[in-house]
Amino acid sequence: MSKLDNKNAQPDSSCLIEKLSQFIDLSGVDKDLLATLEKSSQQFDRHEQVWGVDTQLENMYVVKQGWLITYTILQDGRRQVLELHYPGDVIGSSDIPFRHATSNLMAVEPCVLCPFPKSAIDVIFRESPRLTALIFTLAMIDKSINLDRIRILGRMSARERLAHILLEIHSRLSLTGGVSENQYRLPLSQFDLGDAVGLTNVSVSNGLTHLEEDGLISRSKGMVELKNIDRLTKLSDYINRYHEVDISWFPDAST
Amino acid sequence: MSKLDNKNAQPDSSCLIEKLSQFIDLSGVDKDLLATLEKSSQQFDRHEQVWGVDTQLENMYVVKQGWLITYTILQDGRRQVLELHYPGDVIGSSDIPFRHATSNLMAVEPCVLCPFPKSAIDVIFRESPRLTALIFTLAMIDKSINLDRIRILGRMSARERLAHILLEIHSRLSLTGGVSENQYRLPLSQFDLGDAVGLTNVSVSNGLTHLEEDGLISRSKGMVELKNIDRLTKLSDYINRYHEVDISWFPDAST
DNA sequence: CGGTAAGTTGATCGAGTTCAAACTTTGTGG
DNA sequence: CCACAAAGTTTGAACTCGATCAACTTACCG
Repeated sequence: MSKLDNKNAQPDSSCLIEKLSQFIDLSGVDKDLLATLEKSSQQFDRHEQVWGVDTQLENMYVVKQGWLITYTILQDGRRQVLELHYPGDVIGSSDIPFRHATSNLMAVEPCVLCPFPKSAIDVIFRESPRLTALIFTLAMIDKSINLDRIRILGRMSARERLAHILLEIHSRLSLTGGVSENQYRLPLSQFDLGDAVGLTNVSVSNGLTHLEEDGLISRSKGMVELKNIDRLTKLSDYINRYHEVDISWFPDAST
Repeated sequence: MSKLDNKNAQPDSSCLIEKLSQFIDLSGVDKDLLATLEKSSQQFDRHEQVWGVDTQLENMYVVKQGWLITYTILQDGRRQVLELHYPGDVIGSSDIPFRHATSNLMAVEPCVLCPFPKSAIDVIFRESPRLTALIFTLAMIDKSINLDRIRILGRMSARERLAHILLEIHSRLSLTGGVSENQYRLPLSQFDLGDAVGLTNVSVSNGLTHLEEDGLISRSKGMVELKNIDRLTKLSDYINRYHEVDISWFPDAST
């Protein structure tokens, strides 16, 4: 699908190791295992598709740089954005059980991704219980965010949905240092944002303006600042899933 | 939370083994492993809560009998149903990474559940790559259904949502023999159904009546019949995720 | 500087909600 | 086995939030 194999870069000191080490200590064995799995990184242009529905997936990706979205298109051409992906994410584990991709993956800005073969998951399951637990946990955190999305789509007003997704992005970016002073760069258009929370771009514009007038947020030059996290949190009934993660049960590192 | 420990039943020939064997061949070792994990079954009354948000989860459950739902309540008391659970389901894997449950689990009719300790997952990860792959796959299938739900909530009309969820239930029940002649028992009220697809009970009533008038479904005595699956599928752009599952990559059974 | 993509603002419209009442089904105890 | 209560479903009328359509403004990039 992607014709960018020529854009390969340096055989960089494993993306996967770097990212997964953020969460747990990796043993030498685990690091060696990961190192053998990773290919060299690839670049993708803004709006370039990484894979599409019905692509036979060969690779999963670690995001080294840039934001991406997974989305689906309805018969009438309307779009629903399903998930947002940020630097540090592992993309593709939810499609592992399926013959084909279940959604489209697109870069919303220039990105650098580190591919590793889908078949790696089998190796990890066999060789490292600890990495298995980590991969599983990351997938389940994503799943809990999916469920939160269902909750806001099913029952919340436009303003509440917007407040919620701004907080969700804030929480995720905080993990990898993408936030300072409650301010972060938001490379999504209002179309993107609307497609993520089931609104039109017009409602997004109105809603954000409204939130800004109420002093809950402020915007300038592609940056967003959450000026009153407490009120935003109450307004949208937001829960930071990352704060509740428990990895104490992980199998010990195999030295 | 549940005070039903007195309702324990026979130390039945493992629920877990029975259910997981539906999907793959289990080795003797794997069966022994599962057998040690399982506790005796428990009964739950209609509308009884199995766990609530902020319950410290000790157990996961295999559903032996009856339907359940996971749901959340908003500040204003409105409810969003997140997932439906049927006989044969494994419930609770998505809450493994969290200190507390992320949603409420309730029986919509009298149920029989087979609990096994949450800590079992750690044992499985360490002892059996093949069972690990299975648990992971089941969770990812659920996740893909979550994403489909996001898609219909974000962008679809009332009729389309109803058609979609009726097909989703049909697909799932077909796996475990709950469907004959495209007809199945639907123990959910119109409130439940509405809370699952982001509609009021009134819209559900109108929508179902409309689908029936158009000859797409028919209803009687708690049963639903899908009279025209092709048109329902086209109407709601439905994809049967179970048909796309690929388990060829699973690690070999450890004999 | 000109052209295109993105964001804002206002007017109108409609699908689904809300509220309310009637009707049907189910289950239970006399 | 019937009577009655409780739960669930249907139907109608009025309303509302966000969609749609369209004009306009701003930002960005070659």
